Amino acid sequence: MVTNGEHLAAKFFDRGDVFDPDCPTRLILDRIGDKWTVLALLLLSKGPLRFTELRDGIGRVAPKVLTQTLRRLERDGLISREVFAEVPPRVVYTLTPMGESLITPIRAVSDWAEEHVPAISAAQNSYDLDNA
Amino acid sequence: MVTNGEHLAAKFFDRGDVFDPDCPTRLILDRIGDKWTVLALLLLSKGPLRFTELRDGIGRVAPKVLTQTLRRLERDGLISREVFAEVPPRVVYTLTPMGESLITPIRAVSDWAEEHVPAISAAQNSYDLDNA
DNA sequence: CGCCGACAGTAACCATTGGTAACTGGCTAC
DNA sequence: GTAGCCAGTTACCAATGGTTACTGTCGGCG
Repeated sequence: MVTNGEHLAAKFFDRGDVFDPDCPTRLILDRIGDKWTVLALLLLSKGPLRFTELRDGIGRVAPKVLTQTLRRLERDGLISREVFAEVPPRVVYTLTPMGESLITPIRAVSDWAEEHVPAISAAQNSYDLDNA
Repeated sequence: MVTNGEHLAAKFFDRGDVFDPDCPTRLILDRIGDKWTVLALLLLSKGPLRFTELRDGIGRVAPKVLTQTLRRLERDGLISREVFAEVPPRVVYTLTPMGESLITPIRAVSDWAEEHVPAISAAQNSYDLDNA
């Protein structure tokens, strides 16, 4: 009988351990799911960019938050950060090969999202009507 | 010359508007990126589940938070919620066709995450060493 | 008869995080 | 000499996520 999580996970997915609460995969999924991470990576997928280019390309992101996002991505080895000792300062962000390998999956998700905007809006409207 | 976000977006991506800050696509991406959403959807991809089955399958998720997640998914039309007037109560969650269409993209992402756990851990360690 | 437990959640509360507005520092162009 | 550029940082606040405890209904057990 399947009554607990371990059984469920074992039954349905033995190819990985996303469903183990102590698995680091969760942390990575969280990172990828981050609000700005996906946007930043997609922007960088076409070539290196500077801080302000990313900032403007994303739009309405506070510099502090963008810095956090980029630092995390750098720490995870998905982007590299190159500082030029010039004035005004220049910092260029580039996807690493690992970062590039993530582009295909996340583009699939973002494409899906774009495609389904109307359907989801419709679903939300009818849900809100029913629960008025 | 490409110096601002509008130009960047126009140059690189004319197939969508993820890069328009006012685009609803962002909201959807946020939803998909939610910590528990992906786990819940992947669990449901193998068949309908009850509340506690989801709860146990995910592990360490507070009921309140799971409820929020499931309500949002229901509102977005990705899952359906069926209540049986029994005692003890029974509530079954099922993927809608639209929900099913999201499985392939998010599985791609979660597969990527599982594959790259070691590489990312390594990157983090060396980053932390360099910035000790 | 009275109590316990199962299920699917709420309610009240607290901690962490995300986000905003304002400021830094070095240099250069006006 | 002062205003502005870039790439941030600091101090602060609101919102969100998370934890613990509780609810309601009924069947089964003692």
